Amino acid sequence: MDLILYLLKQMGKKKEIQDTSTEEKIKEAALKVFSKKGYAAARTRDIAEEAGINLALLNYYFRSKEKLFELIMMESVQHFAASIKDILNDEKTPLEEKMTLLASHYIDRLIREPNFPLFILSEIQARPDKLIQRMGMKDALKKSVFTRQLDQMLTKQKLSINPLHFLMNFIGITVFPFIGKPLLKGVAGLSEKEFNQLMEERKKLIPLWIKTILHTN
Amino acid sequence: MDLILYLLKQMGKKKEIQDTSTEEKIKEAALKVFSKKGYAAARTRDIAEEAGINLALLNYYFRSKEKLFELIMMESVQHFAASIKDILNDEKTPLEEKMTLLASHYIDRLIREPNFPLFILSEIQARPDKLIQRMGMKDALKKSVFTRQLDQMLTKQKLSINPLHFLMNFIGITVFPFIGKPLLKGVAGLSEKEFNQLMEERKKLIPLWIKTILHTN
DNA sequence: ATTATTCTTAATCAATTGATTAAATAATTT
DNA sequence: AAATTATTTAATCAATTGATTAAGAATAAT
Repeated sequence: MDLILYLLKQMGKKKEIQDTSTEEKIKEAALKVFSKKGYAAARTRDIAEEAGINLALLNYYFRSKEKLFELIMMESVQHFAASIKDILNDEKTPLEEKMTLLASHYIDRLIREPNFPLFILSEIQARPDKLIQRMGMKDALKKSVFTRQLDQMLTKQKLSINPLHFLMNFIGITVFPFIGKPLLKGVAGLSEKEFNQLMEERKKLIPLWIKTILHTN
Repeated sequence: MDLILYLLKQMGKKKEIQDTSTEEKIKEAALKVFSKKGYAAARTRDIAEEAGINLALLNYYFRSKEKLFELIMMESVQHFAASIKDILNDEKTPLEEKMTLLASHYIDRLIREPNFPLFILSEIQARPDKLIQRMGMKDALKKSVFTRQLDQMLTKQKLSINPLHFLMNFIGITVFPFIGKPLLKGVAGLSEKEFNQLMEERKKLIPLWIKTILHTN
């Protein structure tokens, strides 16, 4: 143990055990509170309490609520974007398999963080410009292998439909249940378990549905 | 004109010309600001300014921000629910035609009020209990003709899939593009006109897609 | 015309909340 | 060990914001 501590010390890392621990705690708490309440309703005091630290400490680490928010947001979005870019741009896997992968990947993530989409979309609505460029998704999508594959499939079938329709369908079908989760649970009287069960089913069903839709003219 | 004024006076209604005009102005402004910024970020001063009146007047009419919000919310939700219950519960129109009607009706409304869904869903997330019972949608949906028709169709096809899946698909496909509108416009570089054009196309496409999905096993 | 009622405003209050400060404690370096 | 640096806290500040008040203007009732 001494050895380890010594090595860490040599690397100038020992501090970071504490550092990242506190800093990370705050960031996690912030993500939690922000995505539950939205930027405006989230109080820095809530975040501090959730992280088990003092309010001043939050400002000590992140200067301001706004800065903390931007950091959280940037990291979340980039992490999210990065994880799907890999799938989107894989040359080898064919379109339909990509959809299976994407659906499965999305849903797994959404089961873990169900209020992420509503959070993101609300904040995009509140500050459109700031967030959209930052994720640099525009070209990433347009020039993606996925988009090319989709285009090819549509022209091969002589379907003169804007490919955006299918993107909207796919994302809508996948993400919407999570956005509407509280409503859905309320209206249909679902338990958390039943809801998740349904989402698990959708992992397999969504690619099926999208596939058939893709062949409908 | 004198006669009319006299009659209104007799009915004690003359005042209401002014009343509703101001009251309605405030309510419209409130809906606008609330659905754009969300409850927490919306300032009563914003609403007052949007309505072209003094801040105190807002409290004179509606007691508080919270009260005003609840009123707006209740009216919006009930108005919305009522408009689709009619379609849902029509015995005569068959399932597939209902979907065409619903898609068309939804989309028309959403083009006019594109941030309504995100607004509602965000607030449901913020205060789940309060809003859900209030809309009394639970039984309305479960006992609707629509649900019965959907059940029948699924059993006839020996599909042992939870009908909720199709409800999620339908609403997701229809509503999601509006929830993701700012993102979509940003990422795909769409103008307002192009976006609306796409949505118009979806009026016809959605029932087609849902129909095929409904027959996929 | 006078009175009463309803509507509207400017000014102000009080609570909330993001942020800072100064002081204390812990950790690191020399 | 002493000195320097980093971390943490309690107390406080200042701006925002929902709400009230008191006074005035407009409208309706008598």
